[in-house]
Amino acid sequence: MKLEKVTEKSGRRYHDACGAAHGLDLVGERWALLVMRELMMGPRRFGDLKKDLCGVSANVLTQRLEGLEASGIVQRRKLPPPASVQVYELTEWGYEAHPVFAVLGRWAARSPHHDPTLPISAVSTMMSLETMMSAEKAGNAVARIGFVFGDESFAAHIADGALKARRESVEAAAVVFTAPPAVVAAAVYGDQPLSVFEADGLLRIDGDRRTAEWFVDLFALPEKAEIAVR
Amino acid sequence: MKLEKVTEKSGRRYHDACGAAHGLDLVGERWALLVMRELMMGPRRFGDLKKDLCGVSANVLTQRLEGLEASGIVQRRKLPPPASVQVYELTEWGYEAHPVFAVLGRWAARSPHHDPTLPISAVSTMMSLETMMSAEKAGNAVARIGFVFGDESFAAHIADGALKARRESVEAAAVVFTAPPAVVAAAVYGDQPLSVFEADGLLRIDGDRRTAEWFVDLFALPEKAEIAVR
DNA sequence: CGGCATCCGGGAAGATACTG
DNA sequence: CAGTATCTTCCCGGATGCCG
Repeated sequence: MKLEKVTEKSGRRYHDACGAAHGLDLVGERWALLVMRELMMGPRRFGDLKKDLCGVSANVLTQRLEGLEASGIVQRRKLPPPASVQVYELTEWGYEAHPVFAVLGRWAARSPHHDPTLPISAVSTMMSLETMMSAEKAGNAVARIGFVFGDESFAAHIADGALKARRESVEAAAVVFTAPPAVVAAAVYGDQPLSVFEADGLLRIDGDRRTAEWFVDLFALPEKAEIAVR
Repeated sequence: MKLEKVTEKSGRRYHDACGAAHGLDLVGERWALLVMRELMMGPRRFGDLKKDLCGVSANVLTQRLEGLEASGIVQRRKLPPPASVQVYELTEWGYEAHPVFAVLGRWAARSPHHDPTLPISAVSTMMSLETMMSAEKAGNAVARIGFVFGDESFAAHIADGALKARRESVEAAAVVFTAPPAVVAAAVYGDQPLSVFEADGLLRIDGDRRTAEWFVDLFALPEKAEIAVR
């Protein structure tokens, strides 16, 4: 009496051959893209996703993970003992959605209503660095920058005018930023000097300070779109 | 008692500084992106949008246009007399969302569940040509191809390995395809020769036939993503 | 007819409590 | 920790009707 609609995929679809419309059929439901975003830096557990996606309820998260799995975007995996925990991760094709976040994020950053002071997850922060770094300013520099957000760490690899972020140890990084994600975002996109954040005890910098100063200058938020006046 | 929420933008937002999340706040509601898609080739009237967006209801279309206008993505314009009709068009920033469709569409076209035989609008067809043309095959060719879909016509300009489509007259085109959008899509992405569609009376080709044959060979659908087997 | 408001039914999203 | 069950709220879709 309770599982009468197991077979039908979902009633509410666009019947449209357009690729973008099909994309919306796949990931257009609420929270779906943000779930994928949190998986873009590697596998995560249910509880991690629920914690990082501020505001999602458990039942909706369950539904989205089921839907994304049915679409071939997400797969469930059981880590081998002794961990033996279940994790969710993107399929190879799921990872290929990476440019969607870059393009959508870059466009939306020009919105007059975008508020960069809202909370931001660790993965979002790293992805925004990938998206917003100025290739021009980076030139042909090669560098590895580390980030410690509480108990998880990331590294940003700069090479060929591009930044690639990974969830990995900060060893071998020229400089390491230890701070909440929002502080890293503020340091990178704001115009206050790093010393302000350090003085407030929000940020710690280990390693080469010159590299740190150079790094944060690689980023700037785009100009806001003009508001149409009529 | 009935207009208590005029001021508040919308209750259901992600409170997230991530650019992609804000993008979803802007255009994540149902039909919003597809409305933008239909506007990407220039201004359109309410009725045109309703007709091209198969399945949208008038009240939802009204809501989306209002929301997109409030966000600075769409603007309303009154054509000068004697036309004196109201049209909706994208703002400059709205047009900048074009890459979102390209990236999302290209990704979704690899979906195992994508069905190219569904109905497709004229604008979608032209945008898919922009998205899917092989720059490699096009080389440094320069060409102008015309399309007539009922009472509206488009031209595809090929240059520098890119295709740009516009709503314009088919004059000065080397070859003109006259057919429903779905037939153009089938001719371009399918593997049947053009003569099959002509024999069925679905397609008419005017102008240089060699160019027509060359043109349809510039396109191919991407390989489907592998379905994870467990 | 084009544009928009209103009413209603179904279903998706959100919040909370509960279970193994 | 990883979900499930339940209840409420509200969005979406369809129909109808008003008005210029």
